[in-house]
Amino acid sequence: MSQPSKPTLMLIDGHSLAFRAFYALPTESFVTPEGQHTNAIHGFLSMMLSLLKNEQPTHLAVAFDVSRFSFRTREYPDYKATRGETPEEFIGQVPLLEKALGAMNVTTLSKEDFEADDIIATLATRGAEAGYNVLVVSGDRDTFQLVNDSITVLYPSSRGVSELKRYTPEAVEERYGIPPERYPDIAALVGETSDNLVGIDKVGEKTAVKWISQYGSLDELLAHADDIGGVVGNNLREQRDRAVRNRKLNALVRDVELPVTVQDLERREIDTAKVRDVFGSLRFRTLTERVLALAGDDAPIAAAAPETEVPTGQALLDEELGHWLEAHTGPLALCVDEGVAGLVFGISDGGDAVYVVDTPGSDDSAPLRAALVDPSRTWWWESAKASLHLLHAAGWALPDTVTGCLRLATWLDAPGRKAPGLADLVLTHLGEEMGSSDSSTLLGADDELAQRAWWVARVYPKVLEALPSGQAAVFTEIELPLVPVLWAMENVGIGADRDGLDALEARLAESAQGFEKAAFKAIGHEVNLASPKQLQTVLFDELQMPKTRQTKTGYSTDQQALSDLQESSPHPFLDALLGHRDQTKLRQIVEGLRSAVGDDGRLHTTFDQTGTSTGRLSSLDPNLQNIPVRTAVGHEIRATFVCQEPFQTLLTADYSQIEMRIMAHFSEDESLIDAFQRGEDLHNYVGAQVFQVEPEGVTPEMRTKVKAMSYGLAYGLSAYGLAKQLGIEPSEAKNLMSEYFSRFGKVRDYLREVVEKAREDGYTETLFGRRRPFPELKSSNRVAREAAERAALNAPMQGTAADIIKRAMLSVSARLRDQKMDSRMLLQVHDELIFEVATGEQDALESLVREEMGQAAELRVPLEVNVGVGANWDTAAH
DNA sequence: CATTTTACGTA
DNA sequence: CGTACGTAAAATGG
Repeated sequence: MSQPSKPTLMLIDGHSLAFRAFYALPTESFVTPEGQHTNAIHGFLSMMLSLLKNEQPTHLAVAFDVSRFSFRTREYPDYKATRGETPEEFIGQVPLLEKALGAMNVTTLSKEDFEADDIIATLATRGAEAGYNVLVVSGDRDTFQLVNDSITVLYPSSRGVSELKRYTPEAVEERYGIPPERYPDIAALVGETSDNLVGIDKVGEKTAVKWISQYGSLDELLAHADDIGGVVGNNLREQRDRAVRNRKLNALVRDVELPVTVQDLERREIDTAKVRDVFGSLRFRTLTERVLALAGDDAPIAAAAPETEVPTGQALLDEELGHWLEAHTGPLALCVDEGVAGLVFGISDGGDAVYVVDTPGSDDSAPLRAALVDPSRTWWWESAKASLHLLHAAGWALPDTVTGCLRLATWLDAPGRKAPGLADLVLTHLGEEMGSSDSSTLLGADDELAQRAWWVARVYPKVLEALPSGQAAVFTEIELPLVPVLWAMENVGIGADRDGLDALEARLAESAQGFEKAAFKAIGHEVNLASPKQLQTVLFDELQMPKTRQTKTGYSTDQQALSDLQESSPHPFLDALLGHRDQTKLRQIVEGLRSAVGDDGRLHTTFDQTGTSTGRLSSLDPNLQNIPVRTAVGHEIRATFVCQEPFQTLLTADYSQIEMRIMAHFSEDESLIDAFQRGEDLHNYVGAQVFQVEPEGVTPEMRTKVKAMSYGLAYGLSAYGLAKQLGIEPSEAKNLMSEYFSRFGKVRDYLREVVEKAREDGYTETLFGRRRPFPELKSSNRVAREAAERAALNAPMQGTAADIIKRAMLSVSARLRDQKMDSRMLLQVHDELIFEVATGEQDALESLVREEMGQAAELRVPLEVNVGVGANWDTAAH
């Protein structure tokens, strides 16, 4: 990086950024042997080091608040009064951070009676006057008022502390529609909840910006307050004091007396001995290396990894590309993205890295097209299924198999955690810093994709190595082969009856409106029936109904609560509200589906293969795994999922009681196994056992009870929960449970063992080796621990069921291909598969599906499959 | 503007 | 005080 012509002064708000870092990083991963938490320190320093590297400031200071009290709290005691207690784990990190900064010889500043932002405002102003480029790094939006041609604010985005948004005057203007110096006027009108500054009622950002743009400033606006009509105008006149107070408080002080000048802040030599000492006691290894590297001290603190140079990506086309590919026959990492003209590929073997820009209509990338479908090659995709969609859309031929996918491997390594970014993987698996590109620059420069592939090529083997053998088998035998199958399902979609959806929506909207009218009439005024807060006012203030279950923000207005209210204090409003809820929900579902229908008249969901912690798929955009079914309207909705020409019909196939069967298998309970082997009605059989009657003597009530119990078992149901669900006394529920377990004792033993083993191992495992970690089983927090126990009890059953249907999908799809059938698989709904049947293939498909689903796993009990056929999803169900 | 909460649909 | 999800709207705010 070249020496900037002007010196750069960087001013960091220590408290606000440490706090953001605290929430961005898990506390439990950063703790010294003495029990001192260090996540905020680590996050702050890591961010600061990146900033020093990227921005190359010549002058630097970090400002801290002395306490939560300042001249502002003296003037307005309620200032920031709503802030909660500082979290226990955060306490103590700030002094240590100051110590670490001291070791790095970074100036830290604080001043009694002022906030860090005032110090920053003062230094920024002086710096700008003295001709510095000033960079203010703060998580407080009030600093936006400082922005001008010399002062830029770097503000953390929601993505954590590693990405900062650059607020120049243009950026502020673009975001807020006003110049930076007017930002505090807006904030004064709107208010700032986190500072406990209440704004003008009914005035949000939109209104505030409109006013300030029109009148030029808050003062002018207040001078013309009489010109503003309506409720907001009244509010402004009545509450002008609030705005004046807010404006006074949010103005940053630019002339705080400080013991230093801007010149004094010139960066100083790092005290490497002190850094080793302080950072060592905080157990920061990679951070120490980074700081020492910054100081030019390359004496290794441990066996430091050899310096690896990130290759400069080369653009390749035609013969050059062909030669490169011929010279690189080993596994290649591949990143795909949409460029301005067409697809862009980054390719690397971990040594060198190249990129390819595919121009539609040109043959330049032909060697890559050929290599991608070459079965002898191994490709490590960053995200395989998404890439297949991009390739297909660009008219590329797709490979038959997927040979590697970083996204999937990462998920198996830690299902349940949200997908880490590539930079996080590089940090955890390679211990290296990827160096995030500045988010304000145009991202996606083509050579960056080559470098990205280089990182993928280096990190991918490490992620695979970390997978235990059972997980590796799940990866290669289930998840990877499933990628093209899911891709095809998404690509094909399912037929939608547009007219049917339109008609349904119109009907539901009308009916919802009817209920709304009735609800308004019942209370004599209008409310937003979708607002729990407004409903609370109506129900508990106006109608004086008895209070329901408490929620975090008040009292519950959910269906259960409303039904209870209906019992205790019947009111026409309640009936109308419940009806409105029901119809609105359904209307929304239908509306969502309607707008998702593609130009081809079909609905294309996306199956998220990495969306669950148990191994299930999830479905999104639209979610086709939660289409209603239990009600009459539900059936009508399902009837709009149709078979389309030239196909003959839809076919659905589902597993019956698959989780109970898996429980029978795992527990080896003879009675339960016997029940399934006899093939009789499960709940009837269990009912006869539990109530000690003949199977014919099982009444519907008995059946309901044992059914609820059986299903609940797999979820860790308690006697209390069972009682509540069945509306019986807890004592009766307890008796029912003990009677149940006396007949199916091994089930109870198994459920206990699962949790116990998970506590010892730290994870659960499915029949096919899929793992799910459960660190919370050792938590000292009882609520968290017991929740983990229930989840751990359920995970092997739900996960094995997921494995089984995934295996069935693989073998069904392989046979459809091998037998050259035209029928196709469309959807998976956890225990159900939906197919579109080609003319003349119905019988063949049915027996094929029955066979493959039935033998997808060898259990101690048979896997029973139900099949139905019909023109739409409703009639095809059984 | 982005995240969280509430409510509710499915297996 | 029953698991696993996704979506919509309102509420809320490191």
